[in-house]
Amino acid sequence: MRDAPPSRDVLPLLVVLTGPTGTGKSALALQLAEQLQGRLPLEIISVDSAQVYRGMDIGTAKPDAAQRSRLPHHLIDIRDPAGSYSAGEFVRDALAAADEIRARGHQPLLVGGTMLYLHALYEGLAVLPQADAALRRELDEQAQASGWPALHAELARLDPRAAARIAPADGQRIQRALEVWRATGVPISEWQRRTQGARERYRWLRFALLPEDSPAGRAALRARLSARLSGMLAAGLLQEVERLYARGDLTEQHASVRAVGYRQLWRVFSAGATPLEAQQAALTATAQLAKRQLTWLRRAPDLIRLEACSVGLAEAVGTQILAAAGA
RNA sequence: GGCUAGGUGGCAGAGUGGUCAUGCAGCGGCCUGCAAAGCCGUGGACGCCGGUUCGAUUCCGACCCUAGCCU
Repeated sequence: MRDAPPSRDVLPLLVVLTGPTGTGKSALALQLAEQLQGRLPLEIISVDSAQVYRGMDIGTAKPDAAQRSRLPHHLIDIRDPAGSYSAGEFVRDALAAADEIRARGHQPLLVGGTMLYLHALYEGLAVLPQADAALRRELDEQAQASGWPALHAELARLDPRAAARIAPADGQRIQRALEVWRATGVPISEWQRRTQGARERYRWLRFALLPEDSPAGRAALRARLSARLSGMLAAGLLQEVERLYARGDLTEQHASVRAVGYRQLWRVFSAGATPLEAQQAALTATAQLAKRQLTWLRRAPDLIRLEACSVGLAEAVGTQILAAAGA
């Protein structure tokens, strides 16, 4: 489906709009779509590991039905909360969606703050086997019995290169490395030698919405996050979490339940936390998420940095997109 | 006014006559299929004044403050 383009100038354009949570990415995307209407019809590809889950609407700040009917959104509501999604699947799905959108003569706009997904898409991911539930269960049991440091030691024997890069307590990565070894008999570090990214196959316009990098800027972001969380609660977030809890088949082991906000409010039902405690914990978790996203963004290459919440953003960004697309 | 208990870093909370509590938050970072995840690193304190001591957050005294009880 993705045919090799004849020359560099004709490489298809991919526009990215990212930034930490609560900086107004979605709102800006909607403004852009409106502004470019008629000239360059946009379609959104969500870059968001939580919005993929159905029934998790309020807490993920998912665009509502009205917004989605006006502006097509992709990769939202594609999983049940009991399921899982991954960076590899995202790369495949996002590229497929981009091709479809372009085939319609529309412009893909990737919007979201899941930095690993963006990184995987741009810089590439090694061709690795997918997660294997049975192997993971087996490894979890071993970790339970002997601890991750012991499995890290095992990894050090099988794949010293990988072990050197992974902390002895980093269960998630140790598990993945051993999983790949057991599934393929080839060290993950060997697989990771060569990666294939989409970086060279497209022209990119990568915008990042950033809060002012100062104590004041951080305080402002936190205040916005706090207000947004209060709004979510007022809009029924606790009830949304209760609905998930009431299903009875979800646990804190599920990626969906570990999402910021959901994990903390979950404890109101599972552990008798008070709503106020949960709210405070959720706010903290959200701020920590923003911080981690900022850490990615400090290093990310080829970013056009925009000041979050500044005026005239949509016009400025829209102009740049048009210029790039028109060329 | 008296008695008792207590005052430890932003918060919680141990402890000791002379290296380090710890947890949370904060701050910095890492990141190849759970990433809104997972992990690593890190500054900062002993209410105040005096005494004892080679040395006091720790022992002694006064004072201040807090909580409870009593009058």
